[in-house]
Amino acid sequence: MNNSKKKERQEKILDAALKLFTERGYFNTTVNDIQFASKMSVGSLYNYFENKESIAVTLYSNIENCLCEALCEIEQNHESMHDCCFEAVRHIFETTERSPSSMQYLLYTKHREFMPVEKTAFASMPFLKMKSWVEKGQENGEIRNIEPNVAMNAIFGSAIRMVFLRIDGILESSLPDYLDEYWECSWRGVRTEQ
Amino acid sequence: MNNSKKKERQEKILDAALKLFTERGYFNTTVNDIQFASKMSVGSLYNYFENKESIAVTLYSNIENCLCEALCEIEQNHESMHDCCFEAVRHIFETTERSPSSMQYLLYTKHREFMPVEKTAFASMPFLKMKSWVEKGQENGEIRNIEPNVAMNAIFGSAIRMVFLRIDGILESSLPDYLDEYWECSWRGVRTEQ
DNA sequence: GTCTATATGACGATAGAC
DNA sequence: GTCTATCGTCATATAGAC
Repeated sequence: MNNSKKKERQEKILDAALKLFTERGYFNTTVNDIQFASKMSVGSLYNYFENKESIAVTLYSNIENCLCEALCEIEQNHESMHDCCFEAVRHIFETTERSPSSMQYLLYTKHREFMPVEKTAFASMPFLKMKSWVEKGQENGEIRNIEPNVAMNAIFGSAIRMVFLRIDGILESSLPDYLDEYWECSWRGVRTEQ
Repeated sequence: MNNSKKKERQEKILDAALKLFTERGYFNTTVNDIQFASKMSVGSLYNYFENKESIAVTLYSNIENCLCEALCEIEQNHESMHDCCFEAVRHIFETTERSPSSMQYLLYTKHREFMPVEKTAFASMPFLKMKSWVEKGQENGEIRNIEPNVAMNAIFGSAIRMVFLRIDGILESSLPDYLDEYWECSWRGVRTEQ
């Protein structure tokens, strides 16, 4: 089988799994569910992935990489740490609307319960990049000199909570509609006095 | 068997279950684990609870009630909405140190995956009370006139993220140590201009 | 590579003696 | 009320034909 056909079938499995994992949770999704949703037999499925867990791992790593790339691009195109952080939140909000399952799976899932993750989400690459921005922002005087984790949390932690609110249907408008008000709140909290 | 003895054994089961559910997750905890940890036989366990799920439900409702009572007491003893919100965050931070499993189970768990919850955590009593404080604070001019969910999120959403950071071992000091800095950040974001 | 049929094992829950 | 032994079910994963 040619390589693109193979990739295509893998994608089909991953898409089905993502949908099911976010809708019902990992443990409430059986391999049979995934097989059925991706219109494939169990045997085939196990030809593409070693086991159920490895589907979950691949999925996570794909989504995390996407976010990483987006953050790197933001970093290259923006000078101030304020702008980097703002654009990152914008990206998260927009991605949540475009692909809710991805963001839900990345942010809202307790991966440790079914994946062998050596590090928590807080030690992942995207998290560390964001943290480096905050610390750089403190060094260059954009952000007040408080405990970095607290600043970090004020900027991105509550952004993630906004994603939860949206996923759970509490926020009726699309997330980008709240972006400016959200940012105003967060930034007031951490910026240096003017 | 007298009533207090019965209560005592029930508590023993609930304690064991809480510990296991938070350490490994609901689905990675078997009824046998609970039975073993509470030094009781399976048969006995099923005499106290209908099934595994009902243990989880009882647990949740107990913890939620504790928080509700604490919030009510805070409401009675504080005039301004600023003070109510601040004391609520303090309470959450302190409780996280005193009883991490409770807070983890209440805030960090995806109950919908294993419980028949009609409402999300965001429609629960504690959440609604906090929201009412924020709205009242907006009416009386303590809090800026922004979308209530955004204000709500700036005050309590990021407090909950702080709890996550602590539970995941990112914050090395005890949560109350961060309280003042945390609050300064959050309140700056939502307070009316002075 | 893909399929169907099945082995294997674990879990939740119950039966029935004491 | 408490226990041990066991049942029924279902999920993951594999075997083996095509």
